[in-house]
Amino acid sequence: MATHKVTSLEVARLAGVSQSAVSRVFTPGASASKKTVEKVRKAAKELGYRPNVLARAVVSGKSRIIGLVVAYLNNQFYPEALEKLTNALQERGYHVLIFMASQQAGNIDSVVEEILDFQVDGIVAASVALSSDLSGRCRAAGVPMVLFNRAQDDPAMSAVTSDNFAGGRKAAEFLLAGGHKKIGYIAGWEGASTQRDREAGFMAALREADIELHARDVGNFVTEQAQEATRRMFANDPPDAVFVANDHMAIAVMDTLRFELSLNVPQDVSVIGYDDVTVASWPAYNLTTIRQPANRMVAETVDILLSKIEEPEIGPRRVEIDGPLIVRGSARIPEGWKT
Amino acid sequence: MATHKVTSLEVARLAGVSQSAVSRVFTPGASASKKTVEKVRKAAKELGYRPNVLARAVVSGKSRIIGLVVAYLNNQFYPEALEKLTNALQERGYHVLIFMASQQAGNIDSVVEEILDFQVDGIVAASVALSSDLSGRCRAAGVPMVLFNRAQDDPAMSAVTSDNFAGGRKAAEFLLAGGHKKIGYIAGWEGASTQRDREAGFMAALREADIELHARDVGNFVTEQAQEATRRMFANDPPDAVFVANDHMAIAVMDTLRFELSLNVPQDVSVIGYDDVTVASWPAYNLTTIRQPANRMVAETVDILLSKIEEPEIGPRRVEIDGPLIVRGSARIPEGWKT
DNA sequence: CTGAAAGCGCTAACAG
DNA sequence: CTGTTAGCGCTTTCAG
Repeated sequence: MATHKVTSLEVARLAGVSQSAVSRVFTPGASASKKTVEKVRKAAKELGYRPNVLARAVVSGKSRIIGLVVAYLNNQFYPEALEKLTNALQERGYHVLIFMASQQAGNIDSVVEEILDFQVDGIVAASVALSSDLSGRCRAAGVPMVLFNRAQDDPAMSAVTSDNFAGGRKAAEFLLAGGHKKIGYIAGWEGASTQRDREAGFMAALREADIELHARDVGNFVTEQAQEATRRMFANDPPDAVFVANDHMAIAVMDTLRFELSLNVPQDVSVIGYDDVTVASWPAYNLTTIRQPANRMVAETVDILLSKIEEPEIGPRRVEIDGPLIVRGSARIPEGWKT
Repeated sequence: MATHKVTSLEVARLAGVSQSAVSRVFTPGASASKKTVEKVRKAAKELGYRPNVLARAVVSGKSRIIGLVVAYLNNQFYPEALEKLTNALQERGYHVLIFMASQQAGNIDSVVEEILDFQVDGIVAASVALSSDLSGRCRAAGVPMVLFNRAQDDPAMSAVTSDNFAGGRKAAEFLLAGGHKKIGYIAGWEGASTQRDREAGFMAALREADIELHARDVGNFVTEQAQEATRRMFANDPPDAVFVANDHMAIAVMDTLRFELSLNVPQDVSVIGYDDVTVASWPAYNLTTIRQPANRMVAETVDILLSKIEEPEIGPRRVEIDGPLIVRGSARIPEGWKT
């Protein structure tokens, strides 16, 4: 077994063919005679040769690397999605270079620059917003990008989300059907499209029912801030139901309600979340929530990205995937509610 | 703004210098006069030039890419570690190429081969075991590897873990001090060194106290299997305390105990986990557990890996980091237990 | 189908 | 310090 990097040239010599013949044998699209293939494969195995994908990328202009920007992994939805995304891309012969975009605002722009340095074939930006000229740079560089779980006003940008407006609406309808009148909302980070759309859908349904929002506070998608928001909201004239912008916060809200404020869920107050992360189904929470279909969202993301890679002239695509309301025990179930 | 890939040559022409001058300006170690640097930077900015790191990698032999193999992300410990690891490496100028090693056994070997194809400068293998000849291939390729949260018999392999033996022991001592006599153990996947060491430490302490293990079952680090193990273990002659090989399973065990078997924790049965993941501290679980210090584990992993990259002749290093017992409410607290 | 030859974009001696 | 000259390992025309 060789102790240094084996090159195609060495394989060529051992196989008694030209270096380009070796290249062809290892290049999916290329043609070589059975005989050549055989000789080359044998020599390659003997030397332990494997093509250098970086060199290949330099000359071909295709790296088969996808850059993934992700802001945080503490919201369970993201590790789940990341795992699925990586697997899906691996299956199609791509690999994922991961970049954490720390909370810093400007940071994200420099992160994308770094990604571009790797000649990635595409970029997936999960739950982050980019400055509009950044999208410009990517387009200029000919690198397609798709937003995952976040939309952007820029209509030239492809994006995959769940149907957040419809989801927010479903939450409201369930609460209203349950007879709740004093309904509160705990918002996520207000810069997020997901937050905005969920709230908009929720409010639209309340408005149609002629119910005013009883209370509103902001949790910024952060555990501690959701707890504080809960305390403030229940300090006086508490609501009898709350819709929380995602499960990650909803869990914190439930804990605060039960263990700090000694309220019963759902007897004293109904709670609905958004995402349907794994914890939501654990009996300790048993959280009623709107499911974000991670599988389909990932599949769409991959589809869009790869088709843009293969046909660059293709236009942007925005997909909103509908997710069902998952009825569990954290919110009062309306009489005769059809399952 | 250019609409195609800008090369160093174009920058050179615009700046009126040679192409190598441009290269030097963008190469950390190299030297260039103030004047040249200025001219080049200006031209580069004007054209939107950034060096192609792949081409650089091909010629320099250093990709500044670290391959990360990870088996699953549903155990919360891993996303946390992944995030910290990525950040730590990013800070030191490295980037992470991520590979999911599906459950398949042979799979992992082929995954490592793929990683090697990218000329990575190093590999971090999180919670996976490799065939011994795989480590050979990496060494032959001159690519250092360190195991994260898993040790291997092969003494030539660097590894970072918590002190699992000591941790298991601490769990036992706490339970024994609490006066428990019928103590059970729910094991993780028995191929994992973490599982083996935790159990060994746990058993050693029981033996010293002349207490026999009351019951043992296997949960394989999987939620559903942990639930089944719990059901079996409590079907008849149930224990009054259980040590569970990690938090991920311990949560499932607690849920099963409380909601399925209607047992109170810790009144009827004490539960101790291992990891101290975020959920463990949530009031709904309030799980007593052994902390794995993810920050320090990651820091050590990065240190070892980078020093091996910089000085390849350096020997393997194995680090076991001690983690404290975090006393919460899921296990009876012995009288006068020193906090 | 095959080999020779020309590069991909960049770094790294090497003289000056 | 700078430009010239070789490559890195590979893909891709181009004749044959």
